[in-house]
Amino acid sequence: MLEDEYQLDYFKENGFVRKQCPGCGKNFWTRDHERELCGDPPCVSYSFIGNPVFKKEYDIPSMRETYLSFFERHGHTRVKRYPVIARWRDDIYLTIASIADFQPFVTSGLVPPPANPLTVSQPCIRLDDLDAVGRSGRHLTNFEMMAHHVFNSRGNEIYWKDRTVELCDTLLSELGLDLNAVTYKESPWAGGGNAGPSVEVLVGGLELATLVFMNLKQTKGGPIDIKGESYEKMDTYIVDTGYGLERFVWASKGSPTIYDAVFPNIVAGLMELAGLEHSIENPEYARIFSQNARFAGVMDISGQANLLQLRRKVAESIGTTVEKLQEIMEPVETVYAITDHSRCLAFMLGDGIIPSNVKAGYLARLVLRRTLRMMRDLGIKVPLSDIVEMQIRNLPEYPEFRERIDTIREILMLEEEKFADTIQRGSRLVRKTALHFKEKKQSMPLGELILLYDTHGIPPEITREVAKEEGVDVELPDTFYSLVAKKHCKAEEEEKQALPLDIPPTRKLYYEHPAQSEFEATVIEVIGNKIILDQTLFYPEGGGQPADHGTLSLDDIAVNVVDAQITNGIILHETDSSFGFKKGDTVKGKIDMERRLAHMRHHTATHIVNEAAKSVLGRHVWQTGAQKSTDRARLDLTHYKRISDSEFREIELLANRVVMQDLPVIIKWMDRVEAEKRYGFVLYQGGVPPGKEIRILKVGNDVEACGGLHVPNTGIIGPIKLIKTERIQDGVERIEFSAGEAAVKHIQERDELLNRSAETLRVTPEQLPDTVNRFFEEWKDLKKESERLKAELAEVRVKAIMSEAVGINGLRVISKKIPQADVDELIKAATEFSKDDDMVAILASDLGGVKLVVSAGGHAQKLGINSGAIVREISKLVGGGGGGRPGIAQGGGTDAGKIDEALRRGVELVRERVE
RNA sequence: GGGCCUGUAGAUCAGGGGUAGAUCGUUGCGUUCGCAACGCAAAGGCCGCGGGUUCGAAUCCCGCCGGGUCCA
Repeated sequence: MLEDEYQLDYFKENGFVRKQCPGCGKNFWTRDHERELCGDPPCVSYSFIGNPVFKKEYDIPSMRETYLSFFERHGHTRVKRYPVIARWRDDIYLTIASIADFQPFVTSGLVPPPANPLTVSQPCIRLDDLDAVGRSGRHLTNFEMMAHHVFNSRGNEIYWKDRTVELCDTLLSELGLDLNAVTYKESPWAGGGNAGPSVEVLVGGLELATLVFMNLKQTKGGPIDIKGESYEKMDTYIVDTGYGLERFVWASKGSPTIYDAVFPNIVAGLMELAGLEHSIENPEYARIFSQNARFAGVMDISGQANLLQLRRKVAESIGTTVEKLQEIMEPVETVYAITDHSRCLAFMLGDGIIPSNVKAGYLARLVLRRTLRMMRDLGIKVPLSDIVEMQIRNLPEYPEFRERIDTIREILMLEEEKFADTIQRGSRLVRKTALHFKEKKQSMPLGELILLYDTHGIPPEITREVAKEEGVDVELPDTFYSLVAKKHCKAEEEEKQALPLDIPPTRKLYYEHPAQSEFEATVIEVIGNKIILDQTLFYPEGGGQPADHGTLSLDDIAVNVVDAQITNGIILHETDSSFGFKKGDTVKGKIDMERRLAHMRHHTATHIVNEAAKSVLGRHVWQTGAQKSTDRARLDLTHYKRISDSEFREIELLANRVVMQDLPVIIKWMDRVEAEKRYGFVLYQGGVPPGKEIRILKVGNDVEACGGLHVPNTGIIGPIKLIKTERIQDGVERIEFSAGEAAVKHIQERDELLNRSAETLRVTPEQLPDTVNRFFEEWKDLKKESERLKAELAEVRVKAIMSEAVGINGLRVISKKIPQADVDELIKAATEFSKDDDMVAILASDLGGVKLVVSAGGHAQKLGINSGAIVREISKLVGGGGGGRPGIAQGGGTDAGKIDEALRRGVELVRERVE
């Protein structure tokens, strides 16, 4: 498998030998002919700790600069870093590698790279090994991948494997490394549908870089087999390198952990906040951590069980107990993790991720809450925003983060509050649940723990803690989080079926002649009632804009076009009739321009509202979706709190100002790379269009890549009326609005609503709020008044009717119809009666059919009188049902003519019971 | 995008087809020189909104609105 790929001339000419590692069986190249092992853990362990490999120490900025300028000197163009949130992609949320910047269009050859060859230091975020961060001594959630990339194509090769390895060697030797210490381990790489040979660059047991030579793509039935998947060669072949900036700094310092190497001052600051000694300056502690990192380097410590194993090994080697070691390690590891996570947050929030319960925002919240939890464990009382701010101040190379610091602080404060609320709410719930199991003398089962976490977000650690306070045991397995994950099976996404036909893309007349409403075209293909033309004015659904409607006609027969869809550049017109157009027919098309215009207005208005929202709410606002129709449009935006009424009005006003300025809407096709350079990723508000050329739309200050149809001037939009905001997810606000005629109609409907309401109350609309308020207050007062009167009336009635009671075996029984009394009145009276021990009251009313209430005093109940049973029985007579308790019960029915019969039957039942 | 939970007095929550409850807070009275504490009493509810089922819905069902939370 790819054997030949590693036979580089460079290796041969420079005295390398190829060896097979007896530890792992893998092949590697080295200058050191004595070397046996591949140099990669677990075959070897770290030897650079306490023994730096370069001739001097570097910090992050100096290492980064050294790297980038080295590659600049060697003919590479330095490229600005991309955001850590992968806005240009819809398959991943976070930028996980430098090559991610150039996927999918550059790597596929569709779009040329911004420079070739290029070098970049790309901040990346990976949350895969979250549990190992802090503990392993080397894992980071957030790191910079320094890289140089080359995009070769057949006939245009810049350089390939030999030069790549040579550059790596040269860089390392310039840093003062003894090249005999380097091994290049062969390690085929595959991921994301691509694959190729690759070498890992190992020094002192540490993988400093990976050099990937991406030249394969996954293809069904392809001739090359890697890890069970078949691949074929690509026309493009790409040098994809990754040099770990933090690892280089670590290797240059040889400190016990990567964290001490990368952000020593932050670690020190947090140690102080946690009230811990800065143990790393203590040689004894330093030795423990060095040992830990060395062992962790050769182990996978992702699970709790493995962690314990690590602890055992370390404890053994330094001659102490696991418990003692745990006591020393844990707080420091937590500090390391907080250090790492807070820098990760600085990048996430700095690049504009809004914490949320969905998508990238969820990942931000995940990291954020983890951090808060750990701060809580250590008793760090300062707000998280202070720590993140400390990180940002420590990153002067990222001035863009400082600009946003106020927003970032606010977001963090709000998030911290939210989490505190969740914890507080959670503790109460846990306490309650715990008490429940305490009563049963049981420990809290796992299912309950999962429920608390899954539905209420209460971390199991906190559940255990709180339950313990109540004296209830909790089973918390190591594999808790994976058990939760197992509960959530993922749904399979449906696959779009491709057109099997070999048809050229439809010519898009709607871009060429946006104002035109009629056209002629030739029928290319007919599939049922779907028609493909050589060219069309019909806009197919896309970018949140619905398809055009209209007609297609041949001679004087016309069919309606009810939908248009585009697949791979081919536009399908769906008609409402299967009228037989044939291949080759020349047809006339006519667009429903009223519908089209409404869409255009809403579409241009969407851009304007988006920009207005950004001005009012802040530059962190990002469009996450939009949908237009003829009478309204909606726009989803990232924002960390609800839009207030005044912000709502402000957005509306700004949007209408842009309309009134009657600005031209400028559309032009631009080279993608150039457009990205000029405008940045704000272009991609509504998604990422494919292709080398993208359509750029400018309205006022708003610039976006957009494939939709727009009005030529903003004035044509007419009024923009914001209708409402809705929080569709945490961190995502939806604004609904109408534009043009639809807006006017909406305003009119509003007025109508007001006028009608005002008319009902005989007041002017201006007086409506006060009047409604008065009515509501009065209604409440009257309700109370009525309650009071009913109670009073009941008392009076009871006194009046009491004399009508019939004596039955020592009981006094009342049966009485009270015309038009409601259930409430009957109940009040019945209750009043049953205050006397020997009373049984059977009351009825003919309100809305029949209402029945029976009550029985204490003595009567003892004699076996059950109001519920009586009601159940007599309700049947009036065509209904009923029930209740022995003391009082109610029922009813529909047949008012049977009331007297029901009352008689009630008395009979009492008699039967007691005689 | 897919789940799950939730909305009852100013606050925290119970109830879960049959007269809306508790605790805290509020107000008044008592005790006190005054306060705290205590005792007694009262006020305070469209039981989120709209439909449906039912003699009867805070309670069951459907939809909407709001809040929470997990997963991708």
